[in-house]
Amino acid sequence: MNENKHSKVYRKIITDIQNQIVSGQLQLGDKLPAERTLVSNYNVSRSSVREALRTLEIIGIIESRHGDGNYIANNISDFCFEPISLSFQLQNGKIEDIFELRNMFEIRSSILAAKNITDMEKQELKKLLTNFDNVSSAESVAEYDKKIHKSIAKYSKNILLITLYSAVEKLVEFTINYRSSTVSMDNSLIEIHKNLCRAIINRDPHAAKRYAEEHATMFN
Amino acid sequence: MNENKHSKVYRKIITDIQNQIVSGQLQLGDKLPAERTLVSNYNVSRSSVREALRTLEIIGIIESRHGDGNYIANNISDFCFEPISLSFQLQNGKIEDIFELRNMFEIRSSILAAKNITDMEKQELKKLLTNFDNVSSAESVAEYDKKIHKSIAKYSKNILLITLYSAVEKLVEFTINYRSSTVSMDNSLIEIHKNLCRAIINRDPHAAKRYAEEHATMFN
DNA sequence: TATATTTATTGGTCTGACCAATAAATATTT
DNA sequence: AAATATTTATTGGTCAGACCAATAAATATA
Repeated sequence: MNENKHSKVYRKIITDIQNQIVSGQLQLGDKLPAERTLVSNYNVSRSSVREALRTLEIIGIIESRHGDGNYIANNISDFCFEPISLSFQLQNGKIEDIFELRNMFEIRSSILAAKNITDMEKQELKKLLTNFDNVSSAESVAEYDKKIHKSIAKYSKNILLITLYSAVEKLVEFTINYRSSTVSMDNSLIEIHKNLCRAIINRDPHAAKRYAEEHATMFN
Repeated sequence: MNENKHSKVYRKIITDIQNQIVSGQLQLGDKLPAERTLVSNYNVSRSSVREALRTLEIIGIIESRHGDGNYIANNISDFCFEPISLSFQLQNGKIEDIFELRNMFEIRSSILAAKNITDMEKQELKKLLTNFDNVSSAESVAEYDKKIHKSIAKYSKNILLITLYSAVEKLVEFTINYRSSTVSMDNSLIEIHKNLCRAIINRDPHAAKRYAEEHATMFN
């Protein structure tokens, strides 16, 4: 009974800070008490406090700013990237694996978005669509593509999907060079994006799935 | 230029150990040098060494055994569970989100397995199938179900999928109570499993997809 | 009022100490 | 000789206190 998760001091601190976030005592962007304050609060050594903070940092939950303080991260969607990236490298994953997962996430999030999108989000998506034609350069087109799919993922309302998709998307960025991508944003691709967005706006999961799958085939 | 990832000592150590694993100098299950040895190897303090080890531990890359040593983890597929679980809780994710993701992974891995399964793995899967009928109790049936889908994920050969599916599966375990699950392993469910496995063995991705989707609907 | 300087606070790192768990070596018992 | 109990060295876990380095707030200066 000694393999207790909480038998180690730094574990307790991690759990406690985590609970404070879950319970709302600590909001996103909030500044944590200074390390030396935590030391006296928890009645532990600074080593233990820092070991806890480090793990929270690498997971992406907090951000340490030298001379300033430790902050609860704002971009909560960046969670898990580092561990996933590490894991992927350590297991010698293939680049195709990443794209496969990305496609899977984009298709599923399109379906879910078509089911769960709110009226306000519809307006947002429409606005994104109208701005589409103003994009010209290859880079900004890629950025735009990313923006749309990120929004769609958000509309899915599935926290886990959003988190993992975000991590995978970041993996793509760190693994390949977007600029050297051979995929050009030609008319057919633009058309698919528009169709996909319209399907979501019309709350048509079936059509959304079809267009998302069509979209996916263009990246294979 | 000071936001350098490697400007902090513990970052360097993490990266170095990571590289040693990637390069094969450190194998799974290997014992790391003692902390005090690492201190003299890297010419840093024990605090820094330990901060690095802690992050590697929480990610799941190493395992610390008091009085014994630090070991490279064996069950590499358990990577990322902790961060993902934390992230999920912190964002107040819904349980349905987890099931949705699990279904998505199981469908996709079925398709990929049907494409990428090897002859040796076919034998393995066949063997799993023949053992199917010997399972009786609800618990062991649930375990069996898990085993099959884990194998299928493995056959997909997609490292990222395997890793993330494993994490999601573990999330399911920690979130719900299998025993209280209302899903009984009745004949129709067994039939679907058999069909699914046969489709994979026959290298029929289309059929595999159909059965996997059918299987997914039974858990909604 | 705007800018430069100082100061206090805070994170980053180091040293060295002691406790606690474990495995290996040793002594004891059977 | 083999099994068991005990001791010992090694190793991770925690603590205390010190100093460096970056930052922000307070203060002084232009």
